[in-house]
Amino acid sequence: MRYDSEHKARTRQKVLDEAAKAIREEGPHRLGVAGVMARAGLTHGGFYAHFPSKEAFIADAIAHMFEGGPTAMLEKVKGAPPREALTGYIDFYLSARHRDSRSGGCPLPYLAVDAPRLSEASRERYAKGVAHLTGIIATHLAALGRDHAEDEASSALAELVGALTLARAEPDADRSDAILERSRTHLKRRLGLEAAQ
Amino acid sequence: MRYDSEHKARTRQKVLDEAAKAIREEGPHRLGVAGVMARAGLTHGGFYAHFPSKEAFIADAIAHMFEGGPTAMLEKVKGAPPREALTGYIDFYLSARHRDSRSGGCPLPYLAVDAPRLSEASRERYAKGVAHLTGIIATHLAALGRDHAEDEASSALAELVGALTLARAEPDADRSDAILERSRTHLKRRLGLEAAQ
DNA sequence: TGAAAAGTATGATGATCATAATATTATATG
DNA sequence: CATATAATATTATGATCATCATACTTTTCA
Repeated sequence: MRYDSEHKARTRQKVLDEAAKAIREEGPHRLGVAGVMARAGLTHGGFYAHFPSKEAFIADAIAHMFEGGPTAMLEKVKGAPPREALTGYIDFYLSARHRDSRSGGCPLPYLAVDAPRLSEASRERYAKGVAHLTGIIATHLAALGRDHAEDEASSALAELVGALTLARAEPDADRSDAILERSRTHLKRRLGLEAAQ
Repeated sequence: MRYDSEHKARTRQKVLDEAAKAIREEGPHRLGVAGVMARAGLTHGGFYAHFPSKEAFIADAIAHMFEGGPTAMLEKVKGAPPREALTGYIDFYLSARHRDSRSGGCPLPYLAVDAPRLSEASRERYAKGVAHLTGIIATHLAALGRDHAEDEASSALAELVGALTLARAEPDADRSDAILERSRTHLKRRLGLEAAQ
């Protein structure tokens, strides 16, 4: 081999990193091959040496978005006291920082609306992400002794995704903060994470 | 005037109707001028006699999406018993029918993720739609004697939008149904619309 | 009935984009 | 140091799209 043997693999990772960011910023369809390659410091010519088609590329980039990210963060504290783990996760998920980090953060809200229009592989990857996160939340809820932990986790995830998405859509900063704050409060209350009001 | 005086206005409405449907199906950016005109039974040539630019057109089409729709439905029953009105609304919003009607239904979930990338006018229209729907839900909750009705309404809307969006993203029909069912149950319970389990 | 004007269609232009063929650069090995 | 070759760049092609100029229809009124 010329170049060192990992050169191409590293380039591929860099391209996928940039694609993941670009998808968060522009959505999976507005993404252009040349644009992503330029962001990775390359020209568009070499693209097809890495990916067979744009569609396959988008599927790879979406899979890439699910590696790492906030779900991993919640998973890491699997052994921690469930009340603290869940409270911390809700506070992070519905924070101004998460809302404003338009190039990082949980992939679920970014891809939610476009998911039905993605390739089969990407839809499956998305569904797996939903199921995985629901399961982790349910595990923590069950550890807290909640009944119907799986049901409650599904409902809670819906509110997390919905509130973050609505907060991102709201142009007025105060009202956007209010959307986050209200769901933070209500989620913690209804999951029994803090004393009732 | 040649043609009758409402001819152009009717054509405009028809084009906007089709655009609203197309936005629900394809998203506000994948929409093509020629495609929408063809759906309305026209060719692309006359487009600029109706709209100054594609961007202005999209803003008009989005405003059009907010006229009528499920919010109007909830508004209509403003005088009805609040428990029945809210229960009916939740059951409709999180129904398989609403999930599957990819060319009708509440505009909030369709536009949610793209909202930050829309024109200022469209973002404002979107925010107005969120505030309006939150207000109506809050009014019903207040009529039920709930404290913090506005906060609770915001939290509930987040779950409505999130659950519908996640249900649409889920390729497996059973799991999609489950997402809807779980949020229907939990929403009604936490809003005090039915006896606790 | 005929001409003027409103509404719509045809066709053109330039931009952007995915894809692909070919050329060039960089570097590990002999 | 020379060369083979992996990795990337240049350039080309055809498709799609927004925009616009111009031509054609349709309908109302003189």
